[in-house]
Amino acid sequence: MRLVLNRELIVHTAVEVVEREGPGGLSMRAVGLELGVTAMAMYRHVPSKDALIEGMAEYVMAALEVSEDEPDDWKAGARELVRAFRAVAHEYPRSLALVLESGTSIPVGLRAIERGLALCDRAGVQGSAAVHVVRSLMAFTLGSQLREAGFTRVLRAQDGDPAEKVRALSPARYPHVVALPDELVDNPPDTDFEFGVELFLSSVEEMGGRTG
Amino acid sequence: MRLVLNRELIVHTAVEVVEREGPGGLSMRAVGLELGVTAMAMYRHVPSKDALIEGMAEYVMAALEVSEDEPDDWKAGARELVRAFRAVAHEYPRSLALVLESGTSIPVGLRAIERGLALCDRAGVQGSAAVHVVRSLMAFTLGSQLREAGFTRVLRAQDGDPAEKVRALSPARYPHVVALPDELVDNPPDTDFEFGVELFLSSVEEMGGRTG
DNA sequence: ACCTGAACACCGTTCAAGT
DNA sequence: ACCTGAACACCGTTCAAGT
Repeated sequence: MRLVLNRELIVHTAVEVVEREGPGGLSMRAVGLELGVTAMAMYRHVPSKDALIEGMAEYVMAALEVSEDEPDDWKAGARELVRAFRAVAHEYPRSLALVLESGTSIPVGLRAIERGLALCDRAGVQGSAAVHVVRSLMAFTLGSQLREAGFTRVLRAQDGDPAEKVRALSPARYPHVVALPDELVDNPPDTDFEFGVELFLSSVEEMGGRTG
Repeated sequence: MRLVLNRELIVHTAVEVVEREGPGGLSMRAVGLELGVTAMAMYRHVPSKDALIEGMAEYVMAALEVSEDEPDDWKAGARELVRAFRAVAHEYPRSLALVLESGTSIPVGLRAIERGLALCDRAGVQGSAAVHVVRSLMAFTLGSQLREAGFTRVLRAQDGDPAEKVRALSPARYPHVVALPDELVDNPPDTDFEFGVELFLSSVEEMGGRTG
């Protein structure tokens, strides 16, 4: 049983380890152990841990399925595109968190960019405006992912009922907050995300002047 | 010259160290050295490194200046609010990066939430819709920050002129990408961000049905 | 050519010991 | 009460040595 080590295998194993053990469980030694090899053996194929994580980012983003079909309409196509990213995020949540945590940039593929620009075109938005739209939607999608992964915290008390805590706030200082305790505490990621996407797309629609 | 150690001082020093040395330069030993104290001495005031980073997140976000004035109109107020967040991000770029990189959640203050909801109210958006709007704008703002800090990478070749590389792509496969080489390579963070904000706000306007 | 062992310079954290 | 020194169990990475 001779094991042939290569970059692909190492990266794949690293993703497995992280999905099983979490971001903290990733070490060169741990990946080596999983492969039945010492940590040093991997330096022949991966120059550093940072490079390994970069490889993981590419591996994960390669799973993004960008449709090539003509969409029913540009809005349906746009929804499909952002949901494809969400699907990847839900398939590799801990690896994606690790990539963000390590400061490694997420490589967005050319096919996704091309698709986004094509959909903008269909919506009647061209040129630099289209680039801005695609980037803005990327920022929103990534930001939503951060929120879902718990990178932002609002009103998240660890002890006691959070809604009760909101109700206990000063209505004079925080009138609008106090009026919406359940809405603020309830935090359904999908609903939030879908809402934001629709908000976004309706703006694009107005911009391009086309309904379909 | 007797030094009185406390949590506030330790957190402040940690922020200083990170802004000077970068996220990688933060270690308990390094912060201790800066204070003329061993790393172990700090464990009396900060239970762990994670807790220290949490403290840094609070320290940084405490710098967010939320206006209490009546805004000229809700749009102007909204622009001011998101720009206040940007100002913080530009004041503590490396600390904010560290907070994101370490997976520590960013504590968004009550005053910012209250302000966001109040502005929604002014725009004619209430209830759970207002909560969704505030959260979406938070996601977008944070995502934009990630993009600016280099957490996402598109068409960012390290060698040669990137615009040339875009032009060298197959026009059959990437027609829209090839048509916009300069727009895609040019990456002005402020312009991108402002564009997205306006896109967002015009949607909110349509939703609430009020111009002012 | 490919992998290992030992070593180096770091970490966060614990805890008995000092003052 | 507050801080230190030594120690423990880890890291990433280098490099001479093995096969």
